[in-house]
This record gives sequence, structure tokens and C-alpha cells, in this order.
Amino acid sequence: MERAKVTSAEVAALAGVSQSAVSRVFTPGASASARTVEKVRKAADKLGYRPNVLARAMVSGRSRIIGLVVAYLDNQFYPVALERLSNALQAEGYHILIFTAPNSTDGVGKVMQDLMAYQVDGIILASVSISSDLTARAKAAGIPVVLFNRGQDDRRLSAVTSANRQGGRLAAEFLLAGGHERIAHIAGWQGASTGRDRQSGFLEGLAAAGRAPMAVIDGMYNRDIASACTQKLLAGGQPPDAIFVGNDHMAFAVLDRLRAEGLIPGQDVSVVGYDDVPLAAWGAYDLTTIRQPVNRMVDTAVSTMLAQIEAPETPPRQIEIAGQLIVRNSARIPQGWTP
Amino acid sequence: MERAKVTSAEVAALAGVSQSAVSRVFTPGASASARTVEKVRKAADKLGYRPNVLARAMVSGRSRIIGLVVAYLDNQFYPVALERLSNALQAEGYHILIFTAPNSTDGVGKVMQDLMAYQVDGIILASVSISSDLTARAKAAGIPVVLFNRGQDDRRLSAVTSANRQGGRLAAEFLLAGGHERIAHIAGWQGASTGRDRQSGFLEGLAAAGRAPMAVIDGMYNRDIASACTQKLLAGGQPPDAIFVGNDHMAFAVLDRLRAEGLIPGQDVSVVGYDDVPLAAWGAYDLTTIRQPVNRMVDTAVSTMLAQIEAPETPPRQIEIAGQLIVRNSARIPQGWTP
DNA sequence: CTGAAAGCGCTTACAG
DNA sequence: CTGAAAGCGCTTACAG
Repeated sequence: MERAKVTSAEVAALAGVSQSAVSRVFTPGASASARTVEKVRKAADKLGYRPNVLARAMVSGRSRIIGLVVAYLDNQFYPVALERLSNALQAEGYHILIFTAPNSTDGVGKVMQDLMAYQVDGIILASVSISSDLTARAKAAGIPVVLFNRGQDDRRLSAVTSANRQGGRLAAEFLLAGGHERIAHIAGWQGASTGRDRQSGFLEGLAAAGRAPMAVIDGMYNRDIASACTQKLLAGGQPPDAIFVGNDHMAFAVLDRLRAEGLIPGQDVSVVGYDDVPLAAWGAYDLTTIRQPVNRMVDTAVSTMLAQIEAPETPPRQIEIAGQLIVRNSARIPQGWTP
Repeated sequence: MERAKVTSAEVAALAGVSQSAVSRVFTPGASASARTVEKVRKAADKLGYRPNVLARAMVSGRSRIIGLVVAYLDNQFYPVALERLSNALQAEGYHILIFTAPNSTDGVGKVMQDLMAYQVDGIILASVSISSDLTARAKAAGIPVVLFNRGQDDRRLSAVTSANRQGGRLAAEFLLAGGHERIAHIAGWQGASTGRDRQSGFLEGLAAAGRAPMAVIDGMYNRDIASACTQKLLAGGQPPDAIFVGNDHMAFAVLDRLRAEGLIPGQDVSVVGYDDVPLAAWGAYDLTTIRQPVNRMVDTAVSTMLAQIEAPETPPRQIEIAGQLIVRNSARIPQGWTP
């Protein structure tokens, strides 16, 4: 027989032990005799008892809840990361309380307040930046914060990104090797470190070969803007023969626009994206792109978070994980190219 | 000055009032004089105080947490729903604790246990079914459960779906009007009500015109399987001239496969999907599909959930929301077609 | 309107 | 190993 909201006291009564004994049986590492454990487990099973996580959190100071702030769920990179994140955290006995945030500083501030009110053990900010004011506040409350896919100068914060600068360079080198003459860049949002780093790496890569881009435009990580940018690039007398796009999400819009204009990607115009979301491998896009190793990024974010929860004095870490060029058919493949 | 984990007692001390007074100021509807409110607010702001949601939950019996179980985050329908769900719930002062679940009954059972341990106020199951055993348990614990995008015979459960049967019919009628002769169906997973209902509606639609499908195969809501099914259909001596696919997620794989075989969708073979995820409108796919009104489905799920939380005796509701055919170019458009 | 006190369901020293 | 008791931070009758 199961009843609503069974408490440890009820289990204790049924098992004929004290309430503390019940608690100990459900507390890993606490001492209880085999006999007690058996009696308690039996009674608990019978009543369908499970310790109240909230009550436990009150006294232990650990809620086993991680707050996740996420902004761009329409970019496939984030659902994929979210799924892995949730699984990894669940495996460690944590769960994710989710907050969808407007990317304004204000919005994030409000959300952080909420997060703290829920006594989360840690906060992961995916594709969201944070003011140093908020950083200080989280620090004061003793709540570790990890930035995911966003870097930050502030060394008090942990951050996990891929090597965006190097990735931008890889893109430049690949397009250069392909013999492209007029290379444009539809950049990721310049308000985000990823957008800036990919762009500067790309420009460095071109500069190293004594070259310059024919155009650089901020695509704001927005499909419509990216599409309009493409349109504009094509409208000029001298259209580009290659476009490096700040992320895959925009690159798909660029490919759609090129085709709508009668151009064949990889033949008339080369396109290289960034992320390697699952969609990039699908036949309709077949996008050459720089892969962000999302699984390793997630695992690193989780272990960084856990380390700081378990040992609060653990210093914050800024970790960069190398990316990789994935060659498909949206961009001309240089003769005899070997990765 | 802000300090870690400020409590109502500290605010009370600073404001020169009792702890209860502080609590009342933060409890909507509780009585406090303007003078008290002012003193308390001032002290609270100074200390950066926010009531501890967990402590509040302990005594009030409301955690303001909704558990969400979700399984297929790679199908764009779900991230889109999740985002809307989170926003809608946030607006009502609730937050989502997320659980990614294997779709096995076992997995869901484990997850439900966890969910209850967190004292969630309600559970939303997205694309996940549930045994009547678990239903009973949630009922006993007084936790409302709402099925999202999955129906169930069990009338003790609330469920929100689109009119899948009718949608299947719409697809049949459209393909029939297009004059297709050999119509195949790569069905949604037959273990799910959506898959079954879409299929039976589709078959009904054909039967109403005295027609039968050339083939019906279970695509399991899986891209690889859908792709293989397509392959198999084409291999026969008489390939289909139209395929109705159980959801968009599989339909994209079908389109990719058709093109890989040199066939032009909408010309050589018509393809109709189900869902109308954002991707369906993108140039590369341009998929004719049955739209599930995800926003209305989410809003309905939320209001159903809230109604049951606020008035536990509210009877469960099974709600079906009408879908709509969205005509694009992946399927031949009948002469003089008007929706 | 306001304060003192009980109690939500637990964990964790503290004695034994 | 085990039980009685304190206490986590709140809300909510209960008096005044």
C-alpha cells in the first residue's frame, strides 16, 4: 500500500526504529546495522518512501539542483548540449532547473535572482554572458558559475569553450588552400566571445597569407540577418566565391539563400560553418564546418562544476577544447587535401 | 552590502521587526502596514534578501517546480515546445526541473520516483507514455500529470495532443487530390498514440476514396530507419509516387534519401510530413506537412496543469487541438487547390 | 497589524 | 550502532 507523501517518521513507526535510524539508512556512509537496514528498507518499500529532497536540502545545504540558463534553443547546438548535460548531471545525482532567458543583462540578472532563491548548487550559463556585478553576487552566495560556450575575461568565473580562434584560422586556411579569391565573413554576434574569437582567428589566418576578407558583416547569430547579408554580398558587382559563416545555424540560411539565387554551394560559392550540429551532416546541407566537440565540452563543464561544488576553494578554470575541420561538400575541396 | 544566504531573521533584525513580519511582506496577500513593508523592503534590498524557495516549499507544500520528462530532443519539435513551456511556466512563477528519459517503462518509472522525491507540483510527460501503475502512484501522491503530444486511454490522466487522426486524413485527401497512384506510408512509431492515430486517419482517408496504400512501414520516429524504408520502397519494381511520413523529423531523412537517388521531391515523388517544425519551412526542405499548433498545445498543457494544481479535484482533461495542412513544394499541388 | 511559537521533513552532532 | 533533540528557513494559525 502506498500513501501520499510518506515521511521518515511513518517508516520508523512501521519498522519499529527511530526516525534517525531511517534517515541513516538513506544517507550513504552513515552507520546502521544490517538488521536495521533490513527492517527500514522493508518498511520503506511497503510505504513507497523516498526521502524528501527539499527537506534534505534545507539541512544539508545541498539541493542537488543545477540551474541552467539557456537562450537559443532554435540553434540545434543547444538542445544537443542540453540533452547531454542533463544525462551527465543525472548520472551524478543532480538535476537541471531550466531557465530560458532573454540575452539582455537585465534578463539574466532577474534569472540569477530566481536561481539563487531556489538554492541551486551551481549555475551553468549556456550562450549567455554575465555582468561582473552578478559574478560577485554568485561568488558571495558561494554558488559556482560555469559559462558554457562563452568565454569571459573575468578570471573569477569558470568557462568552457572550444578553441574558437584556432577554429577561425582553420576555416581561413581551408578556403585559402581551395584557391578562393574573394572571401567574405558573415560573423557570429560580436557581442559574444565566440563571435569575436572566430572572426579574429579567421582574419589572422587570412592575414598570415597576406590576404584580407572582401567583407565582414555581423550576422548576429540570426538566420534572417544572415540571409539578408548573403543577399547583399551577392548584389555587389563582384560576389564572393567563399563565405565563412559564424555558426551552422546561420550557414543553413546562407545555403538556402544561395540556392534561391540559383547558385550551387561548393561549386559557385564555398560555404564553411561552425559547430557541426547534427543537421550539418544531413544530405540537404552537407555542410563543411568546424566541429565544436560538444560532448567533451559538456563533460568538462560538468566536471568543473562538480569540482567546485565539492571543494568550494577550487579555483575557477577557463578551458578551451580544440575543434576540428569537418570536410563535406558545401565548400570546394582543395586538390590533394589531407586534413 | 550583500552576504551569502541572507535569512529572514537577519532582515528582521536590521528592519527592527519580527521574522514573521518579514515573511508577511514577502507573502502576497498577507497583511502588513505600509510602514512595516517599507522598513522590510529597505532592509531586504540592502542585504540582497530573497525568500528561500525550498523552505517555503516545505511549509506551504508547494515547490513551484514542474517536472518535465522529455525524450527526443533531436526532433526539433521538442526544443521548440520546451522553450515555450519554460517561458509560459516562468510567467506563472513556476520552473522546470528537467529529466531526460529513456522511453522504456522502466526508465520512466525511475524518473517518476526522482520527480516525486523533489516534491514537484506537477509532471509533464512530453512524448513519453506511462504505465497505469505509475499513474496510480502519482494520483496517490496528489501530483497532477499531463501528457504532452501523447494520448492515452486512461481517463485519469490529462493529455494534450493535436487531432492526429484528422491530420492523417488531411494528408490522404491532399495526396489523393494530387492524383497520386501509388501512395506509401512511413508511419510514426506504432508504440505511440501519435503514430497510431496518424496512420489510422491516413488509412481512413484513403479508404473513404476506395483506395489502399501501396505499403505501410513503421519508421519508429527514427531517421535511419526512415531512410532505409525509403530505400526499400524505391527498390521495388514499382516505386511510390507519394509518401506520407509520420513526422517531419523522419521526412527530412526521406527527402535526403530521395535526392541521393536522383529523385526530385514534389516532382518525381511527393512527400508530406507531420509537425511543421521550423526546419520544414527552410529552403532546403520546403516540406508540405500537417502543422501541430505547438504554441496552443503548450498553453493548453500549462493551463490544464495549473488548474489541477490550484484545484486538485479538477477532473483530468483529454484535449485535442486541430492541426492544419501547410502546403509547400515537397508534394505536388493539386490543380486549383484551395485549402 | 504584529510577535511568539509550532511545525514542514529531514540530517547531524551528542550521549549512551 | 542507536535514539532524543536541535536546527535548516520559512509560513501560518493564535493571541494580543
